[in-house]
Amino acid sequence: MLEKSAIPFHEIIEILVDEYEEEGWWPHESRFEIMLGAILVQRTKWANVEKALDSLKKITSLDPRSILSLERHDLENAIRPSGFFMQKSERILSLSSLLSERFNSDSKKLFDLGVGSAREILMDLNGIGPETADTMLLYAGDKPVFIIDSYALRIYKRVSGSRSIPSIKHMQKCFIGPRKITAGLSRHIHSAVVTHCQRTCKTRPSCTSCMINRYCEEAKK
DNA sequence: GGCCAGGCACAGC
DNA sequence: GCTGTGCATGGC
Repeated sequence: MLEKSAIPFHEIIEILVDEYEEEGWWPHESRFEIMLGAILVQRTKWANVEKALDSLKKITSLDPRSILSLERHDLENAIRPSGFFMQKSERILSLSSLLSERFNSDSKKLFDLGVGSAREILMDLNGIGPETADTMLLYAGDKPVFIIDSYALRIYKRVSGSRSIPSIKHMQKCFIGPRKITAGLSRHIHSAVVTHCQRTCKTRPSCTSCMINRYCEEAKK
Protein backbone atom coordinates (compact mmCIF):
# COMPACT_ATOMS: atom_id res chain seq x y z
CA MET A 1 0.00 0.00 0.00
CA LEU A 2 3.10 2.15 0.24
CA GLU A 3 3.03 5.30 -1.89
CA LYS A 4 0.14 4.09 -4.00
CA SER A 5 -1.62 7.01 -5.57
CA ALA A 6 -4.53 7.39 -7.93
CA ILE A 7 -4.14 11.16 -8.01
CA PRO A 8 -3.21 12.41 -11.47
CA PHE A 9 -0.47 14.71 -10.21
CA HIS A 10 1.25 15.23 -13.52
CA GLU A 11 -2.11 16.29 -14.99
CA ILE A 12 -2.40 18.84 -12.21
CA ILE A 13 1.14 20.06 -12.77
CA GLU A 14 0.40 20.34 -16.46
CA ILE A 15 -2.45 22.73 -15.70
CA LEU A 16 -0.23 24.89 -13.49
CA VAL A 17 2.59 24.90 -16.03
CA ASP A 18 0.15 25.98 -18.76
CA GLU A 19 -1.28 28.67 -16.52
CA TYR A 20 1.94 30.28 -15.34
CA GLU A 21 4.62 31.25 -17.82
CA GLU A 22 8.17 30.93 -16.60
CA GLU A 23 8.68 34.63 -17.15
CA GLY A 24 12.25 35.02 -15.89
CA TRP A 25 11.01 34.99 -12.35
CA TRP A 26 14.54 34.48 -11.12
CA PRO A 27 16.31 37.50 -12.60
CA HIS A 28 20.11 37.45 -12.58
CA GLU A 29 23.23 38.47 -14.39
CA SER A 30 25.59 35.68 -13.36
CA ARG A 31 25.76 32.22 -11.85
CA PHE A 32 27.25 33.66 -8.70
CA GLU A 33 24.42 36.13 -8.36
CA ILE A 34 21.96 33.24 -8.51
CA MET A 35 23.89 31.43 -5.80
CA LEU A 36 23.87 34.51 -3.58
CA GLY A 37 20.15 34.88 -4.20
CA ALA A 38 19.58 31.26 -3.18
CA ILE A 39 21.14 31.97 0.22
CA LEU A 40 19.53 35.37 0.66
CA VAL A 41 16.04 34.12 -0.13
CA GLN A 42 15.96 31.59 2.72
CA ARG A 43 12.80 32.30 4.74
CA THR A 44 12.44 35.63 2.98
CA LYS A 45 10.53 37.28 0.17
CA TRP A 46 12.25 37.92 -3.12
CA ALA A 47 11.53 41.66 -2.87
CA ASN A 48 13.85 41.85 0.13
CA VAL A 49 16.51 39.83 -1.67
CA GLU A 50 16.53 42.38 -4.47
CA LYS A 51 17.26 45.15 -2.00
CA ALA A 52 20.16 43.15 -0.62
CA LEU A 53 21.55 42.34 -4.08
CA ASP A 54 21.22 45.96 -5.19
CA SER A 55 23.18 47.10 -2.16
CA LEU A 56 25.85 44.47 -2.79
CA LYS A 57 26.17 45.58 -6.41
CA LYS A 58 26.93 49.09 -5.25
CA ILE A 59 29.89 48.05 -3.11
CA THR A 60 31.22 44.97 -4.95
CA SER A 61 31.48 43.59 -8.46
CA LEU A 62 29.44 40.65 -7.25
CA ASP A 63 32.13 38.02 -7.51
CA PRO A 64 33.60 35.86 -4.74
CA ARG A 65 36.87 37.77 -4.28
CA SER A 66 35.14 41.09 -4.17
CA ILE A 67 32.76 39.78 -1.48
CA LEU A 68 35.69 38.40 0.52
CA SER A 69 37.42 41.78 0.49
CA LEU A 70 34.49 43.47 2.22
CA GLU A 71 34.50 44.48 5.84
CA ARG A 72 32.18 42.15 7.69
CA HIS A 73 30.11 45.07 8.88
CA ASP A 74 29.59 46.36 5.33
CA LEU A 75 28.50 42.94 4.11
CA GLU A 76 26.00 42.62 6.96
CA ASN A 77 24.62 46.08 6.37
CA ALA A 78 24.16 45.44 2.66
CA ILE A 79 22.15 42.27 3.14
CA ARG A 80 20.27 43.41 6.23
CA PRO A 81 16.92 43.83 4.39
CA SER A 82 16.80 40.10 3.63
CA GLY A 83 16.77 39.20 7.32
CA PHE A 84 18.95 36.74 9.29
CA PHE A 85 21.84 38.94 8.21
CA MET A 86 24.44 37.50 10.55
CA GLN A 87 23.80 33.89 9.51
CA LYS A 88 23.50 34.80 5.87
CA SER A 89 26.69 36.85 5.77
CA GLU A 90 28.50 33.85 7.25
CA ARG A 91 27.00 31.59 4.59
CA ILE A 92 27.88 33.99 1.79
CA LEU A 93 31.47 34.15 3.00
CA SER A 94 31.71 30.34 3.16
CA LEU A 95 30.44 30.06 -0.40
CA SER A 96 32.74 32.81 -1.63
CA SER A 97 35.76 31.18 0.02
CA LEU A 98 34.91 27.82 -1.51
CA LEU A 99 34.59 29.22 -5.01
CA SER A 100 37.61 31.45 -4.70
CA GLU A 101 39.94 28.84 -3.23
CA ARG A 102 38.91 25.69 -5.04
CA PHE A 103 37.47 26.93 -8.32
CA ASN A 104 39.35 30.14 -9.03
CA SER A 105 36.08 32.06 -8.51
CA ASP A 106 34.53 30.33 -11.53
CA SER A 107 31.37 28.61 -10.29
CA LYS A 108 30.93 26.83 -13.61
CA LYS A 109 33.90 24.65 -12.66
CA LEU A 110 32.00 23.49 -9.59
CA PHE A 111 28.95 22.46 -11.61
CA ASP A 112 31.13 20.78 -14.23
CA LEU A 113 31.97 18.18 -11.57
CA GLY A 114 28.44 16.86 -12.05
CA VAL A 115 25.28 16.91 -9.96
CA GLY A 116 26.39 14.38 -7.34
CA SER A 117 29.77 15.90 -6.51
CA ALA A 118 28.65 19.50 -6.76
CA ARG A 119 25.69 18.83 -4.50
CA GLU A 120 27.87 17.14 -1.92
CA ILE A 121 30.37 20.00 -1.92
CA LEU A 122 27.63 22.60 -1.55
CA MET A 123 25.84 20.72 1.24
CA ASP A 124 29.13 20.50 3.14
CA LEU A 125 28.94 24.25 3.57
CA ASN A 126 27.25 25.37 6.73
CA GLY A 127 23.89 26.88 5.91
CA ILE A 128 23.38 25.21 2.56
CA GLY A 129 20.78 22.47 2.88
CA PRO A 130 19.06 20.35 0.24
CA GLU A 131 16.74 23.02 -1.10
CA THR A 132 19.36 25.72 -1.42
CA ALA A 133 21.83 23.30 -3.00
CA ASP A 134 19.25 22.06 -5.49
CA THR A 135 18.20 25.61 -6.32
CA MET A 136 21.81 26.42 -7.13
CA LEU A 137 22.21 23.28 -9.23
CA LEU A 138 19.08 23.99 -11.24
CA TYR A 139 19.30 27.75 -11.76
CA ALA A 140 23.03 28.44 -11.57
CA GLY A 141 24.29 25.10 -12.86
CA ASP A 142 21.52 24.40 -15.38
CA LYS A 143 21.33 20.84 -14.06
CA PRO A 144 18.14 18.74 -14.37
CA VAL A 145 17.33 18.69 -10.66
CA PHE A 146 13.82 18.61 -9.27
CA ILE A 147 13.37 20.97 -6.33
CA ILE A 148 11.27 19.89 -3.38
CA ASP A 149 10.40 22.96 -1.40
CA SER A 150 7.71 23.76 1.14
CA TYR A 151 5.41 24.83 -1.71
CA ALA A 152 5.66 21.54 -3.59
CA LEU A 153 5.05 19.77 -0.31
CA ARG A 154 2.06 22.00 0.42
CA ILE A 155 0.43 21.22 -2.91
CA TYR A 156 1.15 17.52 -2.51
CA LYS A 157 -0.35 17.40 0.96
CA ARG A 158 -3.42 19.48 0.17
CA VAL A 159 -4.26 17.71 -3.05
CA SER A 160 -3.79 14.25 -1.59
CA GLY A 161 -5.21 15.10 1.82
CA SER A 162 -2.23 13.28 3.26
CA ARG A 163 -0.48 14.35 6.43
CA SER A 164 2.57 12.18 6.04
CA ILE A 165 5.69 13.36 4.27
CA PRO A 166 6.36 11.49 1.02
CA SER A 167 9.81 10.50 -0.17
CA ILE A 168 11.55 12.80 -2.60
CA LYS A 169 11.54 10.08 -5.25
CA HIS A 170 7.82 9.61 -4.89
CA MET A 171 7.10 13.32 -5.17
CA GLN A 172 9.35 13.60 -8.17
CA LYS A 173 7.49 10.73 -9.81
CA CYS A 174 4.18 12.41 -9.07
CA PHE A 175 5.13 15.83 -10.36
CA ILE A 176 7.23 14.93 -13.38
CA GLY A 177 5.12 11.94 -14.45
CA PRO A 178 6.42 9.84 -17.31
CA ARG A 179 8.45 12.66 -18.79
CA LYS A 180 12.19 12.95 -18.79
CA ILE A 181 13.51 15.58 -16.40
CA THR A 182 15.28 18.44 -18.09
CA ALA A 183 16.51 21.62 -16.47
CA GLY A 184 13.99 23.63 -18.45
CA LEU A 185 11.05 21.46 -17.42
CA SER A 186 12.15 21.46 -13.82
CA ARG A 187 12.48 25.25 -13.74
CA HIS A 188 9.06 25.65 -15.30
CA ILE A 189 7.41 23.28 -12.82
CA HIS A 190 9.18 24.88 -9.88
CA SER A 191 8.22 28.41 -10.89
CA ALA A 192 4.61 27.36 -11.57
CA VAL A 193 4.35 25.68 -8.18
CA VAL A 194 5.80 28.68 -6.36
CA THR A 195 3.62 31.17 -8.22
CA HIS A 196 0.48 29.13 -7.60
CA CYS A 197 1.26 28.92 -3.90
CA GLN A 198 1.91 32.64 -3.65
CA ARG A 199 -1.23 33.68 -5.49
CA THR A 200 -3.78 31.00 -4.63
CA CYS A 201 -2.61 28.07 -2.53
CA LYS A 202 -1.41 30.39 0.21
CA THR A 203 -1.02 29.54 3.87
CA ARG A 204 -4.72 30.25 3.96
CA PRO A 205 -5.79 28.99 0.54
CA SER A 206 -8.30 30.59 -1.83
CA CYS A 207 -9.83 27.34 -3.00
CA THR A 208 -12.88 28.80 -4.77
CA SER A 209 -10.70 30.57 -7.33
CA CYS A 210 -8.21 27.71 -7.72
CA MET A 211 -7.91 26.14 -11.18
CA ILE A 212 -7.04 22.73 -9.76
CA ASN A 213 -9.61 22.60 -6.97
CA ARG A 214 -11.50 19.74 -8.62
CA TYR A 215 -8.52 17.51 -7.89
CA CYS A 216 -7.91 18.72 -4.37
CA GLU A 217 -8.96 17.21 -1.05
CA GLU A 218 -8.37 20.51 0.75
CA ALA A 219 -10.89 22.27 -1.51
CA LYS A 220 -13.58 19.74 -0.60
CA LYS A 221 -13.46 20.70 3.06
C1' DG B 1 0.11 44.46 15.98
C1' DG B 2 0.18 39.73 14.38
C1' DC B 3 1.34 36.84 10.72
C1' DC B 4 3.99 35.36 7.03
C1' DA B 5 7.98 34.83 3.79
C1' DG B 6 11.88 30.34 -2.30
C1' DG B 7 15.59 27.24 5.18
C1' DC B 8 18.88 25.56 8.09
C1' DA B 9 21.30 24.01 12.24
C1' DC B 10 21.16 22.35 16.56
C1' DA B 11 19.27 20.79 21.01
C1' DG B 12 16.38 17.80 23.40
C1' DC B 13 13.41 13.92 23.38
C1' DG C 1 14.57 9.82 13.75
C1' DC C 2 11.35 13.45 14.73
C1' DT C 3 9.84 18.03 16.78
C1' DG C 4 10.64 22.61 18.50
C1' DT C 5 13.23 26.79 18.35
C1' DG C 6 16.31 30.67 17.11
C1' DC C 7 17.69 33.41 13.56
C1' DA C 8 15.81 39.26 11.75
C1' DT C 9 13.65 42.14 8.56
C1' DG C 10 9.78 44.14 5.87
C1' DG C 11 5.08 44.27 4.09
C1' DC C 12 0.30 43.55 4.43
